[in-house]
Amino acid sequence: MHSPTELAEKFREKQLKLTPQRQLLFGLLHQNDSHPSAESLFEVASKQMPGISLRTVYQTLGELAEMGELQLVDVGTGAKRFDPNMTDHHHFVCESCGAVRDVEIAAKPKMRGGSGKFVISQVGVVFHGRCENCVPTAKRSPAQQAKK
Amino acid sequence: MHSPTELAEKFREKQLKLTPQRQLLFGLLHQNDSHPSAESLFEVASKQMPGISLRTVYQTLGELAEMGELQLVDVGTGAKRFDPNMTDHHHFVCESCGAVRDVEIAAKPKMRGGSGKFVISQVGVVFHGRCENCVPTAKRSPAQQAKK
DNA sequence: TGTTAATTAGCAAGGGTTGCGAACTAGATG
DNA sequence: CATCTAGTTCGCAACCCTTGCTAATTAACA
Ligand SMILES: [Mn+2]
Ligand SMILES: [Mn+2]
Ligand SMILES: [Zn+2]
Ligand SMILES: [Zn+2]
Repeated sequence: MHSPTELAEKFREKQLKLTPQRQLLFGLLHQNDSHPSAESLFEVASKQMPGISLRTVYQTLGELAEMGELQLVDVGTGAKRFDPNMTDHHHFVCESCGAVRDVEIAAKPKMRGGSGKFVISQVGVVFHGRCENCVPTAKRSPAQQAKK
Repeated sequence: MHSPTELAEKFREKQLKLTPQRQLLFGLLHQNDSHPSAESLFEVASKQMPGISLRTVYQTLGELAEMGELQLVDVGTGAKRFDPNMTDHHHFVCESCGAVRDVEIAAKPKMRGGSGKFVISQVGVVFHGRCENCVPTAKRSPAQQAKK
């Protein structure tokens, strides 16, 4: 995702208004690698701007996604996650606390057995497991980070 | 998934009743590689057993999944898909018609960069694209198979 | 400062799934 | 075959996540 300033630029060009809500969300998403859900973003946003609506969060996230500024990641834990990291990477999901981490890929997976029958436009790889805070040996209670 | 007969056996052992609904579903799922959703299975089942409830379909699918007889596949298209194929394989999703196909894996993906911090219990790979019925060159309308 | 198109926020509604409970039944027992 | 009962089914309400709709609000610009 581009920086808040660059996003502001882009929005203006498309005659989209630079509202306080959008500016706040731009800031919250910038370099955010926590893969927040709309709901969790909403909670954080609400602290800085009480009264902001969940609807607006969804709306803004949707716009940014459409503009190719962030990707929607569905890791199968209910709510979709939003990821400003548009580089080619995959995800690890802690099945205990729900945390989502980036997994860099060494080499692009190659299609095998498809023999040219399909047209692949996107490959999503999701690793499910337990993060370091949640491996059984670690007794501490799972950090319920970014769960909802 | 085991054969309907073997499943009947397993169910009896666990003092689970061998109801007509379950028998029907065992049969419909056996060697079914269409990755049906609960809803689509329900539709097919309803033809052979009018009156069967969607609730029962969900229930039975849940039981089979718990018994390790089938896996739930979430390909991010809304409803979860159910897959009696328990071998290690991945999935291709046609973004036009929603069809889900198996993709055999030549080699298991290796974790890299994780450096032993995580414990991986499952890896899901989903290829999104267009199936042979839906590639742009093919003018025929997308077969809306197994969509819902 | 006024105008207006874009945006917001709230609420209803939608799709998918699960909890609950009353009615029903497979299977065991005599 | 009649009885019994734990397990099952089914319908409905409720749940979560997300989107449609719309009246009220506001950023942007003349
Ligand atoms: Mn990511
Ligand atoms: Mn499969
Ligand atoms: Zn964790
Ligand atoms: Zn297709």
